[in-house]
Amino acid sequence: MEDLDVMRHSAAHVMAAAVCKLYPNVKLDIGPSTDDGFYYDFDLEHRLSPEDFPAIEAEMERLIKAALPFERREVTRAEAAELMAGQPYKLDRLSDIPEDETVSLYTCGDFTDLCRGPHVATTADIGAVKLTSVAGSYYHGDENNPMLQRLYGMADVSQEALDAVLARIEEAKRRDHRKLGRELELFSLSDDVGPGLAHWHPKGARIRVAIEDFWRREHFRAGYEMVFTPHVGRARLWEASGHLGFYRESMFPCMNVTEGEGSHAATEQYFVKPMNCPFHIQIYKARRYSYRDLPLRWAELGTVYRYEKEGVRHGLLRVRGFTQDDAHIFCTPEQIEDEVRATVNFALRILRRFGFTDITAYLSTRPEKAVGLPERWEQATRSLESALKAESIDYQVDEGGGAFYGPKIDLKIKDALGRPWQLGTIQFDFNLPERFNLSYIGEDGKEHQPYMVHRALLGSLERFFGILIEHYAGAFPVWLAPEQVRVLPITTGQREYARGIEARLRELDIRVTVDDDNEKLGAKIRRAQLEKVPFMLVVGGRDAEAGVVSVRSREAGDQGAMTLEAFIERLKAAMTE
RNA sequence: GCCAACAUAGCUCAGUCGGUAGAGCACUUCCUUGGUAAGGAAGAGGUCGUCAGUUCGAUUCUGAUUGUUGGCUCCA
Repeated sequence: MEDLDVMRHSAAHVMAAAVCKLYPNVKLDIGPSTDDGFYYDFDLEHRLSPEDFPAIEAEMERLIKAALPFERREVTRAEAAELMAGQPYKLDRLSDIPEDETVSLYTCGDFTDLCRGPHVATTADIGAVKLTSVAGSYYHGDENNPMLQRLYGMADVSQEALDAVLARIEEAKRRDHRKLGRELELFSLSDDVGPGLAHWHPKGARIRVAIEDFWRREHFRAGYEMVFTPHVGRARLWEASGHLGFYRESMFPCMNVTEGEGSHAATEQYFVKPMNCPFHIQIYKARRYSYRDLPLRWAELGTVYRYEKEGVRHGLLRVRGFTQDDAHIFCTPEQIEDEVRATVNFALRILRRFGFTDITAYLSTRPEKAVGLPERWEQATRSLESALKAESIDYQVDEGGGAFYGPKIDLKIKDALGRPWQLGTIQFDFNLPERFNLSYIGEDGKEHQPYMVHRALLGSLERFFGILIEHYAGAFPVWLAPEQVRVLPITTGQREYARGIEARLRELDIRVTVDDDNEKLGAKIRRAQLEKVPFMLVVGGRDAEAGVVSVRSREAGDQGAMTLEAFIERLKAAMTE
């Protein structure tokens, strides 16, 4: 355990001591350290709220100033049980400690807690602390257990260090995609439409189109074909795929569609799709394939709907309707190694284009309950692992962590603030080819079952967009910026000149607008800066006269005057960054 | 689904110890023709999330509900 973690854990004890002192009948659970602080779970009658924080913090300060020593004592189970009488969670935790482990207690002042330790020598070694929030949490994280109150705090070696962490949290708040999404008019969610259903506004849609254009072009280059499939399908499709059996609670309820009238009326159930795979499989089944036709790589920006439980939605990062950048690869056993390797390589290339260079992978292998032939599992897992090695990506293996229908790789990136996000996934599926009885004709003239690989690189466009907004803090690179260039005429006299520049740039598919509002230049610049437009072209009388534009960059400020053609060259160069 | 907090103008927020509300920004109009992050003036804009209850009267108190936020669980 790191020193900092020890200190934070000790701070949790101090907080528990303070809470016990301030409130009656506190039942304690546990209080570990976290990434930047600690928490402690309590069961007490009083409902803790942020209003209580100052009193608890004051008591903690008092205990810290008192420089109370942490004293360790090793006891027998019986002694511990006796000391923890009246503390049901502690007693339960005690019984969870393995027989061969020593039971230890830590006492600090008049507060004693069952704890493995270690702790700092005295409370004086605890630096700066601050309580941050209170939230409910189930005992043992199980929703069938009682709900405890979890009190979160932050702790660091000094006030300066704590302030630095607080500043990072402020920075994350500043970048919050929900805030920027509204300010930059990128997207919105509407109560009237429904929770978790995103609307892409014109500026957000410009970015989405840029992402999609790039995505499609790269897919065609990499040998994929595009497909489009319906949004709803009959119950029997979802029964065949197994979704109604295993996934129904994550699906929107069915639509009853009645065809015919009177005694001929028949009602059919339809479901809106939570996944695209059954539809891609229908395309596969529409004809017979030979091994010569494989591999087939079919991609679709497929919009799916999942009935997420309440309380899990979060801006664009967790929604109920989203567009997966989906693809399914059907291939022969001989092709699988090359396909997986190409897919991993492709995924990395796509992610790097968005400025994500810190990429790690998680390989999940066969769980105990699984479908599919063991030798297929072996070959699939081997191909995934060798692809990761070939690309020299850092990866961890989650033994037995795969889905029942196949092994997979999850790709995780770190954003500009160092926060991890899971994006892509490359997932084998041994279940659907079996359920839908997929086959191809091999060299031997007999039917064989193809390998099916499901993959998404960005995950969902909504979630990916949310991550991108935070990654770039809303200041999108030129190739993605919804508005790449804004022309700022200084007076109404340069209106026509500005319109001419706009027309010329638009011909080149550059996203450009003119700000000919009745405002001073300073105000127009301020507005463009706040809207994070990468390039501003200031055109006054002097520029119009000389046939040039005065370029201002979002990051570097005034770049001086140049011809429009020179600026276009510069813009094109900036587009590849 | 569970715990807690919150919901007032497009946005950020005041406010009303119960007598139907206000600021800044944004918006509209007018004046100003200004050279690298806010020129001036006037105007318009709100069933105070929704539905009940208490009350002479509810945006304010109570309850329910919806949504949001922070967690637990789950996940692209």
